Amino acid sequence: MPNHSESLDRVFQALADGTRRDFVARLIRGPASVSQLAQPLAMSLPAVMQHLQVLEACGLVSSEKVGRVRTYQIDPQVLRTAEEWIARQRTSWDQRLDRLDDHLAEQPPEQPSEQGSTS
Amino acid sequence: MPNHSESLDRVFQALADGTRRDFVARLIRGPASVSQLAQPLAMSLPAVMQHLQVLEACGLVSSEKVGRVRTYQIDPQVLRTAEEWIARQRTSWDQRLDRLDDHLAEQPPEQPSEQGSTS
DNA sequence: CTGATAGTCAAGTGACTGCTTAAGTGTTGC
DNA sequence: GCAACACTTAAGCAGTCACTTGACTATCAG
Repeated sequence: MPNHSESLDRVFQALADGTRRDFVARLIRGPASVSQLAQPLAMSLPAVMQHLQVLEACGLVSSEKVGRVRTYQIDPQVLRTAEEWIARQRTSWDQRLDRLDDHLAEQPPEQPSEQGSTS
Repeated sequence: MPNHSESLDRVFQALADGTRRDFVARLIRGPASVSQLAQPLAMSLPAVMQHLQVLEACGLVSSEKVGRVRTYQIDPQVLRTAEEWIARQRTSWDQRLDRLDDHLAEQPPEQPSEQGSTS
């Protein structure tokens, strides 16, 4: 029922940014520190941190600080939640197409209704 | 290849709103007019239109105007694009886990870490 | 034509984003 | 201790977002 999920809001919002998607793609290959993630980017460190905080806030990644180094890693569960929402829509779509097929198979072929004017 | 895709930006951004996800879920079941989509919502008509424009701008839906009624319908292609991005990440994740398993199977059990002394 | 219906355009507003710079805080190496 | 390092906090700023109200344009029904 709750399509209006704040959690989904946050995940999709987090994924709606190329930099953050790059972080996800990078962290999928393995954990990395803040500065490792920042290194290839032409962006200030605070900016990087803010992106990482967005990713952590929605549960896409988690982090742990050891000494002065904070290491981030992926948490694929939330990613699956997002994927499942989309998959569910796609499934409904396919089912609807099937029903339409059935319907057309047992109905005589019919014009979609021409309303009103022949002008 | 291009993770930094503006198109993905727009799709995830579009899905990052519960109202718009509701529209997608509604339109998956079949086409609907602007006012049909607006009817259950406590929101002004212009607000609804703006949401629909976001959905149309990223290709998630298309619309056609007949007489004074504009009818929206889903276009599932872009939805699949978003799903595939996530699926690709999940696949990489699974592959990485497999590699880790293999590695552990042929290595003696060993503490991780202790990297980085050689730079 | 007249009025109701269905949608649209425009402008404004308050909140939120994505970034910046500047000035911290805690760790580690010597 | 002291400096370099890795990160953190705070403030500020331009741009975008999700709405609103009010006025406007087409249809369509009678």
